[in-house]
Amino acid sequence: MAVDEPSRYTSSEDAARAVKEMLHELVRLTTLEEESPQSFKVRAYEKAGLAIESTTDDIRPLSASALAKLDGIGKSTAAKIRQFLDSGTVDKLDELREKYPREFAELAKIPGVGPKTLKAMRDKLGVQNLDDLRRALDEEEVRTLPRMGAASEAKIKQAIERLGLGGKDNRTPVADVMGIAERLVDRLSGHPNVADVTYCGSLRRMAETIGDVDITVASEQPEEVMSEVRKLPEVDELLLSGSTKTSFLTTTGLQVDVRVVEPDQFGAATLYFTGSKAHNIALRQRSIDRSLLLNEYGLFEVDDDGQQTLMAAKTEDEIYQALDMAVVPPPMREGTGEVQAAADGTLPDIIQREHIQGDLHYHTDRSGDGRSSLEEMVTSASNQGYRYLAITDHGEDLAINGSSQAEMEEHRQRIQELQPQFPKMRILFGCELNIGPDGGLDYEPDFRRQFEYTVASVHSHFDLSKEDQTQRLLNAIEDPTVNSIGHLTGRYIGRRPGIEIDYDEVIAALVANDVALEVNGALQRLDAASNVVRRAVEKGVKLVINTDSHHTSELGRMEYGVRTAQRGWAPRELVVNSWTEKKFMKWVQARR
DNA sequence: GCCGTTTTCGGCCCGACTGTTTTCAGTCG
Repeated sequence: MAVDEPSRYTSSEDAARAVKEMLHELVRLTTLEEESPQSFKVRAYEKAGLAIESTTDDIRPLSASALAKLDGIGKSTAAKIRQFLDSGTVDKLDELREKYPREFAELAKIPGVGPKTLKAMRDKLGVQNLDDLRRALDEEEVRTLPRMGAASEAKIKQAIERLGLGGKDNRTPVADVMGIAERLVDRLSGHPNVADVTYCGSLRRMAETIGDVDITVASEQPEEVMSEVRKLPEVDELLLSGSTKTSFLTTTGLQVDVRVVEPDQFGAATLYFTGSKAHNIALRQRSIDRSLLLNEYGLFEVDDDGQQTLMAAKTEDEIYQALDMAVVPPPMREGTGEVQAAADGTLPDIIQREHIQGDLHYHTDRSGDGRSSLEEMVTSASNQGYRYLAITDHGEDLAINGSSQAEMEEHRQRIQELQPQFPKMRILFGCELNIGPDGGLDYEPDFRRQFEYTVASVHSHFDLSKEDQTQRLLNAIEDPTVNSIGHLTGRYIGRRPGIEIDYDEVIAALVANDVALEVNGALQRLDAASNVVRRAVEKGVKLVINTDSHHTSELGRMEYGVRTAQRGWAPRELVVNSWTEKKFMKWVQARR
């Protein structure tokens, strides 16, 4: 690409996302080519994808040799990435696409059908697409392949039926999964044979979308637990069930995998099933370097005769310690440098739920969409042990849900009257200001200044240009009555994309104006997203983790917000609502 | 395809379940 030619990607995120998609396609097609997902080439491309994900540099201007310096990317993949950035194509990928057309490669999404089976189907039965496969199944040809029989045919048929709901790649927004996962854990934890139970997998890592629910159970009677699991009301279709593992589909098509281990192995099992795959591989590699064996049953010393001696298994913490490294919180286990950092002792002092001293985005029925009274909301916050709380009902610009100046003044009166009943918790008269299309805010500046704390957020005009969206946020951030920016993009995960903004500009403005970036714990939002949090943290942006509660039942969202912040490597010192009341108030008032 | 405190070759994480086999290959996580 000539130096003066504009990049085909409008931002570094665009470029990184496109490269990741390109590498993912390379993974899928190379799996077919090599006939194995364990192929070293496949794993190399997977690793390269993680390397792109973990770098915060703009990869667009990097030369092939600079790209090859990234950990996990070598000369060959670097050249492919460079060619892709320059021309939008990769020779190798074009060759593979020729060999494995989309409609054939799609067949690999069918659960139970792997690359070897696919190759046999194509070579021996001439299967090129889904229609061919249906025909081969109807004519009972698939059973003529090696290691295939009538049962395999039935399984594949059933899997194809389900494809409409979801193949292997289908992922569900975390908001649609957390409830059922927590309910399953509740049901099982009440069982007398269950010593302990937790959900693991991407849900525990607080990913935005979830492939399936992994539940790990500690029990001395695995058979009885499996029997219990098969009887759960959530089970719609049983996929497989052995002595220690059962998989089923719920009525919504969500897959749930339940594994039972000995109580003494619970830590090793939860570590293993929480993943991520990349994190596990890095931990195992570290084990091997120390002549140890790590699996879902524990960390073992292996002597020359192959005799295994248990070193740690009961808790995740003791396994990390035995590996001579810091404990990595689940949301950080993504294989993006955390294992190295934990080993080097450079893992930051990550924010934890128990550090949180207050909630600073909190509605009452003063807001049109609020459903609990001021008294109920304040009482429930006090029960959390909070030391301070900001009541932030909507400003007047939000036509249906907002409050006029007169209504706000009355609201302030009620808050002041309530305060003496809560001597241990400071209640701040606040507001959720609406950021208009041009960055304008509710009320006159003089009245806005009377709020003790504000969160300013976007609620409408989601389709403006990236430049306009960035500018409206900059205008709001620069306003001296704004303390924080709420749900940065306004997205609903899996349903509505957020506004497009220039993150570098917004992050720079947050730093310059000492305005905090909210991590909103509502599961449909989780906004700012963890990758944005990580970029903001690198620049020293202050954070505030909130529940955006509209009802007393929503206070538990704080946990999800904290986990999202952890996923963004947020250190405690940057989270303003982990500070003492004195320090926090000093920061708030410095803005006024 | 990547990598290096056994460094330019020779390794590369580990195990459950299924269906087909008579001891294991394929798939999945």
